[in-house]
Amino acid sequence: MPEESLSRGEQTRTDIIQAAHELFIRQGYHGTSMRQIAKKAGIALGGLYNHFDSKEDVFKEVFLEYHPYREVLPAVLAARGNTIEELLRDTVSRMIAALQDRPKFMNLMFVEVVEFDSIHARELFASMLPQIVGVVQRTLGEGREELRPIPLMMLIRAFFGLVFSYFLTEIIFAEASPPEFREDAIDYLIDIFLHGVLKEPEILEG
Amino acid sequence: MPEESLSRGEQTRTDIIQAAHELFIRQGYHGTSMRQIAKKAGIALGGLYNHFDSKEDVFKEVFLEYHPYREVLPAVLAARGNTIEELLRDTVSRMIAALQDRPKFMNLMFVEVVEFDSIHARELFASMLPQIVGVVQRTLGEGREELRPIPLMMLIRAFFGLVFSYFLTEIIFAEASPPEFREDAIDYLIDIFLHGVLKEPEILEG
DNA sequence: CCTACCGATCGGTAGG
DNA sequence: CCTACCGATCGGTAGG
Repeated sequence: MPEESLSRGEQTRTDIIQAAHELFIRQGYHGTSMRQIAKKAGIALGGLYNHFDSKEDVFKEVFLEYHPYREVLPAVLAARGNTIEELLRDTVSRMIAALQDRPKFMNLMFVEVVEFDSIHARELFASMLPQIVGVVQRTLGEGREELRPIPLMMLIRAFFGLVFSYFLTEIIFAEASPPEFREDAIDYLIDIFLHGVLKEPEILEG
Repeated sequence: MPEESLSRGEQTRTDIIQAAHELFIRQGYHGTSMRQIAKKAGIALGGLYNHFDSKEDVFKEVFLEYHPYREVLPAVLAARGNTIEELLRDTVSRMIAALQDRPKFMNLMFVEVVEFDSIHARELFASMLPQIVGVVQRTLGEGREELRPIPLMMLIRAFFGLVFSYFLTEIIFAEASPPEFREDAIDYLIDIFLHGVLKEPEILEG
């Protein structure tokens, strides 16, 4: 949404959430002070409390505003392919590309898991699950027969795991590995995943 | 090592690290105070500084003492199997079982990634990589031919990803999913992984 | 290893 | 939305 369409109050609120997000993913929740957030948002400390009740309230809003669903859903909906394999490959590529622009997106979840014991993450996921299942079912369509007999929930979980593990191992392997081991990393991980869920991944055998 | 073999100073140091670990994985680094650590370790605040130079120094020692390698290495070395498939299955089972006792082991890594920008994690991993590669090569042995042609680093990365993603999705899926979707979760994830890396996973096809 | 203390900073609020 | 302030707590240290 364009900034011009926001009232002054809405614009300030947006600025606060954006500032808080940048600080939370780099310093954690307790490592970020309300004064830092206020300064980055361009207002005085007291002004924060015209928009939010407490620091925790700020975090909740940041968490809802910046969780990766925003990038993930459009990527899944835009994906195309004549076979399940092509479709899954295109979906993962789009998701990775969309999330690549925001490389620290997992940090927000990490902060939530540690400092809030995952309560927001679990609640959010539970509320989104029906929609996720629906999208996955529609996306797979009849092509489901090309897949090995794996429960839908396990497919979803393995798919999440694929994306998670790519970004997580990217963080750790980044410096230690020679470049040639990293460039095609996502292609290899996708290959392994597809080979793992497809009945006959012909293209991969070549 | 038995507690009796520790001098009083060594015992206190161990108590401090253990206390700090429990607090860091639940509250993060900045969310934990030196006073909390001292209280939990049973000494006064000032006493901490006879053993550690600073709070960051405490964290570094905790990180080195409690990273998952301690559980992972014995699990890999103890694994047995007549085929690569049996071997991989046994390895993963042992690793998961060993780490299950310490369900928040990933939190320490999350804290490090967010609040220290992964510097310790990357350094640790880089220093362990040669040993990891050696263990993996010895473990796979000649059975390497049973695997699809995937670079060794990618096998390691996918294997890490399997374990990471299991624990990470367990956190989020836990509440939202009916029990029947979770009980065999690790078996399904291992199946997908094995099917993804093996040339002919005969047992799985049945 | 403890007591007592340092300056700095914390989340939050009153009042305008 | 800001200024000025609250009590509480922070990491760390001096001195014993």
